[in-house]
Amino acid sequence: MRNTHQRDEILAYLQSQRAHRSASEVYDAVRKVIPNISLGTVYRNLGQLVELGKIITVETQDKFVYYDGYVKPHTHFVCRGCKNIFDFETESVYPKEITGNGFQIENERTVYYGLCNACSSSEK
Amino acid sequence: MRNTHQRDEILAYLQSQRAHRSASEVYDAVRKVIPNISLGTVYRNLGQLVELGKIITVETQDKFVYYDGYVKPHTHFVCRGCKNIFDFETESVYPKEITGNGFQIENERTVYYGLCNACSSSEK
DNA sequence: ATAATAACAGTAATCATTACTGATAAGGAT
DNA sequence: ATCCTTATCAGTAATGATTACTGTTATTAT
Repeated sequence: MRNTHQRDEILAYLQSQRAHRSASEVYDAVRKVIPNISLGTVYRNLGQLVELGKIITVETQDKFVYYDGYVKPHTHFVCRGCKNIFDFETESVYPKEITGNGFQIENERTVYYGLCNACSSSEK
Repeated sequence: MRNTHQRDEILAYLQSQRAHRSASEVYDAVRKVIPNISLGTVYRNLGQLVELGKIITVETQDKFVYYDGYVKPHTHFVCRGCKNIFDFETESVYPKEITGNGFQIENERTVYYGLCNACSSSEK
């Protein structure tokens, strides 16, 4: 795999912040640095970066896939008020109902849905 | 909300088995009972059934949304070998890192990825 | 420096999902 | 039981995120 400016910028952008961005948002951000980058290039490189384990995907109940430059295992909380995605470091133990059955867990995705701190108070 | 034959059949199909079906699979199955049902009707009713809490959605890393007639809280395991989705009854405790912060969890989705029992042994 | 080709920009295609429209049927009112 | 009202329907078109294609460009091994 060759090193390219495009992939570097995409990764740098996702790592520059604790952000969960859609492909389209990545595209808009990276275009400020590489104005003629193509959306297809963004998708291709996001896929490669996922393969490399440099970024992870976050699937939620809306129609976008989000990309996250923070790869340490963590869970997500999606607020139905402000729609923000929050990170939480929670300790995860693979359930023995699963692992005890010969199932090999390689990966876990947990998303909580609800109201965040701020939206929770303002809804009262 | 009116009772319709279409919605009844869609719900009955999803409840008739411990299945996780895409909208298209539901469409194919229900067409055997209501041959001229429309795919739009399937989508509309799946959405309504989710609203009613009669079914739940399962979001995975592939491009489909799956619908599940089994609504008791449970987690899913997606096998990268056979692609099947397995149900597991695992006890879930909302992390206090989240709830202790004023965040209100209303819902949880956990999906494990890996190799199921059978695929795990056959890959050796 | 040059050659081989991975990766690119630009564009077209795919396809799951959603929206639209005139027809139909559920169910309350008469 | 029949008549309205209108939610829901079947059928079809549109949407939009993602993927595929194509000729060009730039990385990197030689």
